[in-house]
Parts: sequence; C-alpha cells; structure tokens
Amino acid sequence: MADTGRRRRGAELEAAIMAALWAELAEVGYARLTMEGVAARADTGKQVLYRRWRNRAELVIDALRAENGSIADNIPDTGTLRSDVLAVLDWTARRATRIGPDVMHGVMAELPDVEPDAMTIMHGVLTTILKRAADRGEIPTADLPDRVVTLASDLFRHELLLTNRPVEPSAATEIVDGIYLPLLLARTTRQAP
Amino acid sequence: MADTGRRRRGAELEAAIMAALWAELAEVGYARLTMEGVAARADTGKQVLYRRWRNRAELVIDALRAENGSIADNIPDTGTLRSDVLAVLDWTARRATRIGPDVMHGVMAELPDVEPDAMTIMHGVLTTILKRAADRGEIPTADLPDRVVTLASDLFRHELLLTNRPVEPSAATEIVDGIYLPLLLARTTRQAP
DNA sequence: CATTTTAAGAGACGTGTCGTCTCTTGTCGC
DNA sequence: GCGACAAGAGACGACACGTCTCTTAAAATG
Repeated sequence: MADTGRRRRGAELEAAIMAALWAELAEVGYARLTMEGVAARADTGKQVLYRRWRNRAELVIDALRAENGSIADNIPDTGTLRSDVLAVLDWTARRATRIGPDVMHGVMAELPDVEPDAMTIMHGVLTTILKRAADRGEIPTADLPDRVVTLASDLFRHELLLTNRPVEPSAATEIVDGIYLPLLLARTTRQAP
Repeated sequence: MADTGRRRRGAELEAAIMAALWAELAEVGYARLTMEGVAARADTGKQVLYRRWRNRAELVIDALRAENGSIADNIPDTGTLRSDVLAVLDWTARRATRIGPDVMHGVMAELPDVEPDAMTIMHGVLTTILKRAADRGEIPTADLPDRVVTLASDLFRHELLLTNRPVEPSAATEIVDGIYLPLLLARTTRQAP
C-alpha cells in the first residue's frame, strides 16, 4: 500500500488485480474470498475494485472469462464424433478443475444468469460437431432435440458440480461410450428400421 | 425478545425456529439469510441456534430433511417403469421448487457432502424401480452401470440447478421418453440382437 | 417437596467485511 | 504546462459473525 511514487493504470493495474484474485482464490477459496483481500494483495485500494466490478461474483466471472477463452473459438475437429466430444469434455474438465466446484457453486448462487450462457455456447459447439459427423455419415442426422444434443456435456457438468470427489478420468469415456453414442445410434435404428 | 415469563424448550422451541427459518428464507433468500435474522424472528437468542447448529448450512439442511422426508421411504410403484420414473422426477421437482436454486447452490457451496448423499439415495430408489421393471419384463435386465441407472434423475437435477427459468412441465417427459427409456431399450436390442 | 442441573432469554463484546466517502497526488490527454 | 481523471490511502457507519456473560424458567433429581 505504500504509494511509492509509481502508479499503475489501465491494463497493467487490471493484470495485477487478476493475479491477486487467482492467488487469493487458490489460498482461501471462494467462500472466504474478500474484496479487501484482493485489493490488499494487489497493493491497491478497494475503490479501484468497486470502480470496475460491483461485487465478488462479477470480478470472478471476468477473471474466468479472461483466463481461458470460450470453447466456441476453438471447436474440436479431430475427424470422428467420438474424439470430438471427448475433446469438448476434456476442455470442460480442465476448466473446471482449474477453478474448483466451490467457486462454481458460489458464482452460480450469486449470479444465476452465468451458467445458462455457457450452456448456450456449448449447445452451439455440439451442434457444429454433430453436423460434421452427420456430413461424414457417422450419424444419419444432426437434427436432434436440444436435450439430446447437449446430453454429454450436461451429464459431465452434473458430475463435475455434484460430486465432490475429483472427477475420474474414465468419466468422460463412460458417458460418451455408454450413453451418448448409444443413444444417437438408437435413434438411428429407430428412424430407419 | 420480551422474556414474558413463559419459556419454550425442546420440540416446541425447535418448531418455532424452523418456522422462522422458512419465513426468513422466503423473505430474504438464502444469500441474505442470517442467524441473527432467524433468531430474532423466532423470538430467541443466537446462542440457542449455535447450541444446535454450527452454521447456516447445517440449519438449513436440517430444515430440508425435516420438511419432506426421504423418497426412499416412499418408492413409487405404479405398475410401469415410465410412470414410476416420472413419479420420482415429480417428487424431485416439487422438493426443488419448494426451496429454490439459490438455496441449493448456497448449501452445496458451503457443505459439499450433502448432495452426494442424496444421489446415493436416488440410486437406490431407481435401482428398485428398475428391478421391478425387469421382473415385469419391461426391460431385460436391471444390471446397469450406475451412470445409466441415475441418468434420468441426474439430467433432471442438472436442469433444475443450472436453468434459472422455472423448470417446464414437459422436461420430465422429454427426458424419460426422449432419452432414458430409448437408452434402456437400445441396450436391450444390443444385448439380445 | 426441596434442591440441583440444565438451558432459554437477553444482550454486550471484539472482529471482520461490506460498500461509500474523502483526500492527496501521480499520470495522461490536449 | 494545465486540467481532468483516477490511483493510492484510509476513515467511516452498518451489519453479521461467533463467543461470552448473566439472570432465571423449567426440568431432573432424591
């Protein structure tokens, strides 16, 4: 807090705040994260935080968005439906373990509109993947109910959020091979008997 | 707070506390629920609360458990797999709308061990239902992977927790008719081609 | 029935965080 | 070089936390 002459601004200051936020999150978790703690660690005043974000939740969400971009900018295209979907789940898992379930629940409790956005994005990503699979002939159609399209990601998200154990590596393949792909194939056989 | 001679104890006092808790939850929501608020509304002291529960989350969980019992004590048995599963989802929906998503997220953020318990119970319920369906010949086997057994309830829970819209009445039937039953039948045809 | 034990009612206490406010003073745009 | 802007710094009242003390009903004991 010693105003040692040099005074940061703009991007430089915000980068310092983000670094402080991640450090605080790692050290005390979301539940005990405080604006004062972040400000102190970033060597700045609370006013600087409140000028930019209205509360904890918005600060954290901005940090999450800045940290790893949207999956929509990098839709997997590996050549097979199975590995595309697994890539999506892997991306989800890495993002989730980076931030931890307590942060997710905390943010969702305080800002209920965030996750629906993420789900809309995920729906678009999976639609693209399914479309390509249909073009390759892996599945007969990509015209599926919303709930079926996002089944894999929804189930995986459910597992990430509601299991406090760290998610097992086999979870993604179990969901894809045991549920998602079989369901898509079952629809195939029913629609073309 | 006026100590008007009469002094409540035991069950009577706890009933008053629970009533106060529900009223506070309805009025200010979980995020702004405070021990002081509950105590004041129940016309008692904070010490009385802290003597029984260590924090907000434990108090709320006790209230939830007391309010509507476990579904394990009342497993649906309607005669068909479809309506049994729908009955389970309906029970879940009623419980969920009673308390609201903010309460659920808040509790899960503070006490991460609660929901896994509920999931274990649900697994047992669905196993029983599937077993009966298998005995009736509706499905060839009830010996399914855990993830498949609880697929319907997991998806429904996902929807309840991550959608901030009130859950649509059609959600349960869409999940059961569009995903759960087709998957069980797909397994059927694969295991007995 | 008298006595002891338990816990409810009441509220004071120190602590921490909230979000707002004020003040001085670097830093940037013009 | 000057004026506007915002960073550094910290005081402020409000509130909830969780702990504590004290008095005194109400139950348990014998």
